[in-house]
Amino acid sequence: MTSRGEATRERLLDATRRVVREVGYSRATTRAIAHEAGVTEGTIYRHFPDKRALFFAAVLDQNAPMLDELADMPARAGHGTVEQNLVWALQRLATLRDEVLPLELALLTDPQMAFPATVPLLGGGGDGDATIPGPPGAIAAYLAAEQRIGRMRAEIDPDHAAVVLLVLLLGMSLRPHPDGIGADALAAAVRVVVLGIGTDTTAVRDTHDDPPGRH
Amino acid sequence: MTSRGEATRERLLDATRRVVREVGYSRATTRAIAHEAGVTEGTIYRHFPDKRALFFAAVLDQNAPMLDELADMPARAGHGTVEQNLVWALQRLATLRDEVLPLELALLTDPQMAFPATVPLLGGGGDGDATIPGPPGAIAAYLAAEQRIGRMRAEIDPDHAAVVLLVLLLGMSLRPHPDGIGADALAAAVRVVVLGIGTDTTAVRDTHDDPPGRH
Amino acid sequence: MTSRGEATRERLLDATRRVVREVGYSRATTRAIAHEAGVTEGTIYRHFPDKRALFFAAVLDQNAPMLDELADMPARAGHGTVEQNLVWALQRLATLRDEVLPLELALLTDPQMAFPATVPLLGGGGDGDATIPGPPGAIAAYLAAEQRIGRMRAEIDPDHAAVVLLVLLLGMSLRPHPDGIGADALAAAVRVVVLGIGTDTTAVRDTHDDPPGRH
Amino acid sequence: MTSRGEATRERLLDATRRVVREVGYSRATTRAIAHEAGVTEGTIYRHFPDKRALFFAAVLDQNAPMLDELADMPARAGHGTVEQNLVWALQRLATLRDEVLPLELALLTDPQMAFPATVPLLGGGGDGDATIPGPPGAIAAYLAAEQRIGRMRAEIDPDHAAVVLLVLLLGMSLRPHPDGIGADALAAAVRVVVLGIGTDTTAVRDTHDDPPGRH
DNA sequence: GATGAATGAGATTTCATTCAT
DNA sequence: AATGAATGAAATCTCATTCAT
Repeated sequence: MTSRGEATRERLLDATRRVVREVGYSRATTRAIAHEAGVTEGTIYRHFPDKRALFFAAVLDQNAPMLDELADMPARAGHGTVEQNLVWALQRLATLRDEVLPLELALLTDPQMAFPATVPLLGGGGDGDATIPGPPGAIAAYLAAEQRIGRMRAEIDPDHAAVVLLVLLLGMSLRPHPDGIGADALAAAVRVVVLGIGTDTTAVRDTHDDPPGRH
Repeated sequence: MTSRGEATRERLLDATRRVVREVGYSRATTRAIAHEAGVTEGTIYRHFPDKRALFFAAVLDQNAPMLDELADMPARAGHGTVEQNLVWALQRLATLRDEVLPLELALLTDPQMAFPATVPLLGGGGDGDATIPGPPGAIAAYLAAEQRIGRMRAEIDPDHAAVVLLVLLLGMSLRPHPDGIGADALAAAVRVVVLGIGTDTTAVRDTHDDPPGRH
Repeated sequence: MTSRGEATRERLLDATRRVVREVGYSRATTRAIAHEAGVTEGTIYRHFPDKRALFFAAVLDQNAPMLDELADMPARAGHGTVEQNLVWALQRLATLRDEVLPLELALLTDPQMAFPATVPLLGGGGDGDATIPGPPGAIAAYLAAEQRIGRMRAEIDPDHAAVVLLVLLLGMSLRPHPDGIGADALAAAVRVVVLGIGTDTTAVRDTHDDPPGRH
Repeated sequence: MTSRGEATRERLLDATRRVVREVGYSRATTRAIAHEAGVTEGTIYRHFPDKRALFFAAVLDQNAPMLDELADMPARAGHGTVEQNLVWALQRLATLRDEVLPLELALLTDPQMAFPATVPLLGGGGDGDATIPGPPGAIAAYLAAEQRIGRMRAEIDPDHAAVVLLVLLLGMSLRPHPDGIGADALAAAVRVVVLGIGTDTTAVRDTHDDPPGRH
């Protein structure tokens, strides 16, 4: 692949995300995407076998950096409050997500497109402790770490809690919102969950900054 | 409208939901719907001005009974456990929702279709106590009632908690699932939230069935 | 035919002319016409075998009174000026014509509809003197009479002149005009022709009303 | 635009005129036109945004040479007889017109298509002397020139006379005629008008060929 | 005599994809 | 590697007409 070809490929992926965000999935035609990318329709088929592949690539390409960032989550266990950490992670996800959500939803909803593994928000999964790919895994690993040091109720399944949080994020993305998800709304929603999984009813203390005086 | 016309209209609405569920929104063509309903395409346009109207009607029509049922939620305050009541409500919603979710999502996602008010799952809203239309209102009113009798933390906003629950449901519906949302998964998710909003960390007692031992 | 049926038939013819005038020929659907007439589409087919027949009837029905009126034209020969008489006749035609012109044009233009005899403005024709049906005949007969009493050049063919006048009217109807043909424009056009067919270059004298002595 | 594309475009315009002439405006479907042009329907939309644009282009494209030719009319003033010149001009128009008349009429008649400025036969207009675009302008300019050299009555408005002539042509085109407008009929009609606008009752002499013997 | 429902053929337009250059 | 033209299948919607009631 020459650098010119590489650049064209990137322009196509960018254009795809931009067009889907602006006019919606069903009106994101190859013509519109090619026009936005400044190439002709035929060019698309030199870089991708079909439209489906272009859309998948546009999602995966965008999600990659997000996944890398979240992989460090478990290391945060014990630092700051659980709430702070989770709000940070979910807001991070929310930002990146805004780029590709309509596309993901379309892929998720369309039985013919259906290829859920493409959508890492819900993909992956976790064995609790192991750091595995995908947001559910990263967050589950983080929660398991918190649980081990006593900042999360023992009877709650970390995998499960991770799914609840991510699904909450996904659901909130769907509420009609003018410019992305409101940070406050997300924070408040997270707080409810944190209260549910935390070890006491007031707040979840910071293990490191505060001297331990628990249980 | 003759009874024959009425019957055709219903068959069209049924067919619309069925087709969208089976082949997805973007492949739910007028041709497929007409075929499924056993009529010709032209007939659709005797009953609905356009495809959009057909889709809206298919959602609204299906949601009506659900909304009626949920309107009684507040009366349940104080009976059973909060968790039981919420699980019941959300499972109720989940069942009916399965019929129309893909359609609702499409309507929500498609900028051309966009008419979010049509989707009652997220519509409505609540003033806490007043019984207002839409699931958010019904659940918020129920939670406000529970809060008043001390079965929900005072510092949590009932409206907010209602949205969290519904958005959770919506998000879970999006996870790839073969036959509707697993009841267990939903119950577990609700439990996390209930722990978060409840007054103690173990469980939320039943006011009526159990002898009162509270303050 | 009962009087109720007769009334319906008339309402349909009226509605047809109204609809064609308002929305144009190609959008004058059976549905629109039935709606305008206050009946349902099926009713049309009780009164007319098909749409074509309805349109023809709508034209013929409207043209009948016009033809009757013009039949008296020859009697006007020698009264008033030729110009006055012709302007009067053409303005009369123009008025009635406005009702059906778009319909006539459509019938005239459409090779499938084509049934030019239906359009009396150009139909008929004349043998000069004989009073025959249709505007061309009436006007030709009138001109022949004027010619005989010396108010029209001998070398001009009355039939021909009649066609010129009517075709002029038809052509003027086609110029974009907000509210019917302007009376002045029509009068001026007629004057040019009258000068061409008259016996002198200044004006055409009135044989009866004015005492002869001018020129 | 490649030469292949250019050729296709021309074939489409040709096909449009041919189809409209043969089957009439309302049956001139995109399918029929594409078939006649030997391409598929989709190809039409690569060259024209919609059917309307195709029709307009088909008219304008054909009218261009005619307009150029008529622009020279004023130079003919004083040469040959007025009658000869006008008959020549109108027959010229009639010939070219036969190609597009049904289309023009449809455009003129159809309120949806309506864009009268597209139809140059009636478009333009004139300030008498100035050579301005459109047949009315060209003919008016010619008549004004003749008027100046005394071959047309002073009291007649050249603009008006031009409109009369063109409208006459338009009207004659509408008479049912197997193969274009009969040359004789047109000539005879023109003669009536020429007599009306000319300076004497016998004929209009040639200024150049004949030695001037006029007063 | 009239209604309302349904039909089925067809119209315009869109769009992913292929191909010659 | 990219272009621009063309394709052909399909989608939404329209409409004259028929039919049972």
